[in-house]
Amino acid sequence: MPHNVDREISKFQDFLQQQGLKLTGERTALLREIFSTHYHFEADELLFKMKEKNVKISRATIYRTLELLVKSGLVRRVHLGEDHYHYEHVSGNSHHDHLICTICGAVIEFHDETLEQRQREICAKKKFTPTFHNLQILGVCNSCQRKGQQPDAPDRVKMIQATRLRK
Amino acid sequence: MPHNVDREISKFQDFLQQQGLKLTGERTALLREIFSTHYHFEADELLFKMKEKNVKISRATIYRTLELLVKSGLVRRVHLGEDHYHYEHVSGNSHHDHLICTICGAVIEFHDETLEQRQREICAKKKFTPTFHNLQILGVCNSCQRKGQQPDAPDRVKMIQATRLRK
DNA sequence: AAGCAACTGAGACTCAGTCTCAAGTGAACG
DNA sequence: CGTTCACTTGAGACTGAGTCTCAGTTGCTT
Repeated sequence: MPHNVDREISKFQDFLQQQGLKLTGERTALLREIFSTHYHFEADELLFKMKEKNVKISRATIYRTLELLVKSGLVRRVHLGEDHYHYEHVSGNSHHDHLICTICGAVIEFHDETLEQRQREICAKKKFTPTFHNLQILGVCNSCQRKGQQPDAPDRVKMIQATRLRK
Repeated sequence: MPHNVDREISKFQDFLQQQGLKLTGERTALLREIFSTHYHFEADELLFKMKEKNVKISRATIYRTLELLVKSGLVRRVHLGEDHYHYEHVSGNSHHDHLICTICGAVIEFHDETLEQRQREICAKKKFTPTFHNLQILGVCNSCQRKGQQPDAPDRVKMIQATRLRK
């Protein structure tokens, strides 16, 4: 059953109004798409999916809307060790960090309050006011360890590439 | 007094020989440059500095050598929240993480064993074998808090741009 | 309904990073 | 001591994510 995005849409609208901006059809369509899945995504992936669904929206608009969504706090940029941005939506207060398998590319999310607390302590000691953090732990996941790892991850890589498109 | 890079050069040579590769003049020159400073750097910055010193080395060679250095373990890639790679050299076993000021761009390094230990525990619980991690905490540094922050960081940004060059 | 600022798409542009290829270099070996 | 041959290099073409521009469109506000 799909997540109900109305709450997010109305939050986004509030944010936009506050800035004198408008909630357009393109923006709501994107928001629906983003909140309909619960995994990390890339800008290009969104472009592909929207095209697949015959929702007309340009690359420029996607980037522009993502920027607004990040500013509004509904979406955040995460670094997954690759050379371009990934995004994830913020549902409630579900902050988490990532274990990233360098063999198969799997991304495992986790949240650990002890870690969070310790980070706050470190910041306090340095008189630094944290707003956000980003932790990636790279390594080898359980199933790849058992498989006896291959140097690369053709399956996973191919799968990811199949979801990309630039006309 | 400059850091003595001979140890690093000989380590790199060992690594190269092991792979059937050669230690060339360009590679040692780069290594000297990298280990002569103790701060994060970008590929383009290196290109600029080498040009400044009239050491002839091409962009392609810089990228190729950086790749080798990362593989050899003498240099590591770090993510500082920007859209391109940053590097830092590994001196001894000085692993550290970063506090990054979103106002002035300052990067504060820290190391915390409690944090490291907790990460190992989390990985163990998830049966994940970590090889490396990367933690950035974004926020506002002490001096920016006192200054009453400006939205951007013209000084710092200009300074960084001044060290870049692409002919 | 008019006015006007926000918005959009197409495509040019930027720029970090990669690739290609012809020419250079150096260790090993006869 | 010269040949060989794989490794290197530089110049510049190329790639691809992300940005910018600009003319045309949309949609609040009055």
